[in-house]
Amino acid sequence: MKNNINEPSGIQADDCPSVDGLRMTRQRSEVYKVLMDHRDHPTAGEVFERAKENMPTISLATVYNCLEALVQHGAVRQVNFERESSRYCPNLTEHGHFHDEESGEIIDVPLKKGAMLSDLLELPEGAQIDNLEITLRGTIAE
Amino acid sequence: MKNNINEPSGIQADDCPSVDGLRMTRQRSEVYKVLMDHRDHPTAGEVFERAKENMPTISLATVYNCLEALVQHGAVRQVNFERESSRYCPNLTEHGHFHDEESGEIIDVPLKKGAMLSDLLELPEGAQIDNLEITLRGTIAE
DNA sequence: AGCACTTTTTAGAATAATTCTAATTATTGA
DNA sequence: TCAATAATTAGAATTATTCTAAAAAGTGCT
Ligand SMILES: [Mn+2]
Ligand SMILES: [Mn+2]
Ligand SMILES: [Zn+2]
Ligand SMILES: [Zn+2]
Repeated sequence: MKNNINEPSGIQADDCPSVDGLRMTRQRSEVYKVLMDHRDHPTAGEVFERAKENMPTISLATVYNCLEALVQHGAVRQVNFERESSRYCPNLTEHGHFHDEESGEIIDVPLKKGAMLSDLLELPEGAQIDNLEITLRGTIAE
Repeated sequence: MKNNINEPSGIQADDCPSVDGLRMTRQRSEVYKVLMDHRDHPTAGEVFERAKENMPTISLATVYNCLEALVQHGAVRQVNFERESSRYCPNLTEHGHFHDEESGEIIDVPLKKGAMLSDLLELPEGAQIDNLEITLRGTIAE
């Protein structure tokens, strides 16, 4: 029997990352797979559309629930551009996001290895940073 | 007569910054003054509440309209934290925002003079940055 | 000032992303 | 197998924001 405590019946291991303390249901796996497969930054609605291809019965509420669970367990990141719908990102390395206004594409912008945030910013005395979000908008010279 | 072409009757000069090409109405002045006076980062609803103290007839729609006009003309900045209501900031210097999770306060975080964004980020080849948003969440050691 | 024209304000309706509710289904662990 | 817990679901509710259309205000003539 290949199923273990983290793998409910019928789920393959590669659909089923063992996220610390998060029960990996079929729906959560499917949502996670959608993000891993495309590696772009879809909205909840887009995740829903893609998930329905493999799992026609999944609901939008469940997609929201799964995304929230994955975000809370650090398996996925939530990305916001201004007031637009939230987008979701499977890239867990420290990075910001560049929104190309011409193509509409969202490009991951890695933080340079070893760079200090305090070289760029006059941080408040004693500040302890729990979360950093860097968002860029612009164009790319052709 | 002290009124000039940019100062409709009854408005004092200091309520009435001459924002390039933006007609400075009583409502826009009031909204702008609310932001300049408190220098925190209120939501549209909070601006509405404060504006009503001086101008009881102003409407929420107008507050939204004024804020949009001021943002579009660069007199004020719009700041977003995750999915919360937009906040508005009268500080036009380049800065990010630190949200102190304990006090709830939002603190301006100046960009260090002369610091290069490309020292921190692996920017896409040929990227031209039109807009940069830096958002931090955390606590301040007591 | 009087008049046409444009812009702004306003109250209230509409929108849309997200969250909530409550019922059903699935999973766990004894 | 069975009770307890957790997840999923459809649809309703929420809420920040935008839209609509009518009234008011401002502008630039003459
Ligand atoms: Mn876009
Ligand atoms: Mn807070
Ligand atoms: Zn990303
Ligand atoms: Zn600010």
